[in-house]
Amino acid sequence: MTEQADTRERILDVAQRLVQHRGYHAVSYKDVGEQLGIRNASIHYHFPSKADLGLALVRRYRERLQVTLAALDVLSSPAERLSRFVDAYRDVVRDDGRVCLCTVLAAEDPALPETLRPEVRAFLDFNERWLARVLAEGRAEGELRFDGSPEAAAAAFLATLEGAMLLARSAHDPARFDLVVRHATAALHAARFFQGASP
Amino acid sequence: MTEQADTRERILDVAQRLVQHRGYHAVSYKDVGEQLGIRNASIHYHFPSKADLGLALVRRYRERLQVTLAALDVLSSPAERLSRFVDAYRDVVRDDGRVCLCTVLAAEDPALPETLRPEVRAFLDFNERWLARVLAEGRAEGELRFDGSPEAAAAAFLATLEGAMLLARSAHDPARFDLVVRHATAALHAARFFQGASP
DNA sequence: GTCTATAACTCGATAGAC
DNA sequence: GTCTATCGAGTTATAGAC
Repeated sequence: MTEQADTRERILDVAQRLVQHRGYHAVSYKDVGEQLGIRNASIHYHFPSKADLGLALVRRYRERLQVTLAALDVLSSPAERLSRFVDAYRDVVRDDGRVCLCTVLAAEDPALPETLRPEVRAFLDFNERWLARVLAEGRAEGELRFDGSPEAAAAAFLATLEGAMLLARSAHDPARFDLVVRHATAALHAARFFQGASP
Repeated sequence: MTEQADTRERILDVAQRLVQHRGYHAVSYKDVGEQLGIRNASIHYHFPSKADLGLALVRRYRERLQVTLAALDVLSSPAERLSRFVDAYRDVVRDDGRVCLCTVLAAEDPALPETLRPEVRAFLDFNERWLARVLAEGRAEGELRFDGSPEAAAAAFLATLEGAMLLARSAHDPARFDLVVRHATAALHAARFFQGASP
């Protein structure tokens, strides 16, 4: 039983890396099995259909982020929480040509199994809501500054993060992610108004 | 000859729509042929391999944008040019579940044919350079305002556009694209500093 | 230029031995 | 739980008739 659970998790680990790399349709059961030294039929034992595998992938991904962000909520400073949120995304980009799982899946959205699409959407929505809350608190406390609703600012910030991952990978330049993210983060800090006032 | 050229263009039209919808790997020669009433073998006459088709797709896409943006360069106002640039992207999102061709391809980047990847990168680079120039001029003329280098601001703005398309489509809410883009555009306008000063 | 036909391959998925 | 073996469908691509 422990063996089963372990194999199941290792399948998800490998599949997640591959999908983050290539996208959903360019990853096969055979690809996943080869990296684990097992046959594609064995993967069907754990995940009867590819849609099942994809579903488990996105759900685990979201659950893990929920745990990460819940841990950040104990921090008193909204700016600090925002910074740690960005760090979580940077960890994805850093090691090799990966991007956020749900960014890749969102790009294939209309071609995904019907069961998967609401899960991708739920992941993105969760990110937006968490960000909106942090931004709203940050503005209320005077630590962060932005115009418009927290919801719009949150959606824009998340969009920037997603796009930055794609740009950085296409350019084979991980530093471009930091360039963009530092720019977007700096714009949210109140100090910007004093710096920006002198041209 | 005119027939040939026409069919070739129509193949590209259909293929572009499909790839913007589903991604590169989820589109087949059969899919394209069915919408044109021809067989997949006929498409191989015009584009011997799928990599050839993909290459022609991205090159035509870039050339068209270059024409569009060259037409905008006659406008004296950088802010107006920026607004028209956003309009060009909005046109892509508007009608149905499409996103920018190169956003989709960038998401599959490591799984694309080797010949395609530099073309995707070139498209994104061209966008960044055009934006950087407009932003630099806009700041110099006092029409636009941002901190940091024009290159960083351009990369961030393009990243936001790309991400906004993915978010809007996943949410089945085209208005979300406008929400994000309006937020990002407003932040670049100098007037923001006066509006933003009153919380 | 487009067709039919098919080769050669890969895919997701199942059956049944162990 | 993992294996071998295989099915049926889909994929890119080619050959050759028209």
